Amino acid sequence: MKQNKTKILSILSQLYPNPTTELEFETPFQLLIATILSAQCTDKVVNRITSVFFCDHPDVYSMSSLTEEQIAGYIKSAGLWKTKAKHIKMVCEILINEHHGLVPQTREELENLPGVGRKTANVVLANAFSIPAIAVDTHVQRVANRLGLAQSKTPLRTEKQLMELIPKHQWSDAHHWLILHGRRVCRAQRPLCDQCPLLPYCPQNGLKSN
DNA sequence: AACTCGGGGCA
DNA sequence: TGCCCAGAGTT
Repeated sequence: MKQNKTKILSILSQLYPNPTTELEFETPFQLLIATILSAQCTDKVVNRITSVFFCDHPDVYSMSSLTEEQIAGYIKSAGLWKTKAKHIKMVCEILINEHHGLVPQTREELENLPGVGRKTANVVLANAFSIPAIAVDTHVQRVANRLGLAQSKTPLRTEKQLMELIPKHQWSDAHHWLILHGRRVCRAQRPLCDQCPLLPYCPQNGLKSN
């Protein structure tokens, strides 16, 4: 069992040797805003929005000069834009008033920002500040459970099980492995099992022993 | 734990 | 058209 999981992680690390998300930005602030925008929304849409939004308003002080309606104008092609515009406006004000215009570097402070939950906080910690964290989104949740790396219905428990299984220095990488594999192969619908290098080790495919 | 928010992408 | 999507907040 344990052997199997180790083998799966080893193969994943070879499949995705230099894992990066498509959401990479110049500053922690831009990453934070982009990640807030990405909730229930594809990265294509987020990238299209931020390429214009961040060009006009690259930092927290510039963005905080906008009204909620002006922010909404930039992000209207994202779902949930009304709520997100409100959250982004509030986040800018909180960062300036309570964090000297900087993005905080603790999970507690990040999760206190409106629109920032466990997943977004972990993304920022890992990708902006190189603080080890495993952000569990729907891809990670699905793939980790299919592969038997976790047995959990809730993201938080999945995160804890993965942290227990995986060495800390690989946490951020593992997050990317599972996301990339979830998008390219282990898709939600009609997964490409016949193309999956993990097939021999996947509990879903009836491997009984080893 | 279940429900709501929401427009875009894709078959 | 219909179905799903790199979640968070509220009840």
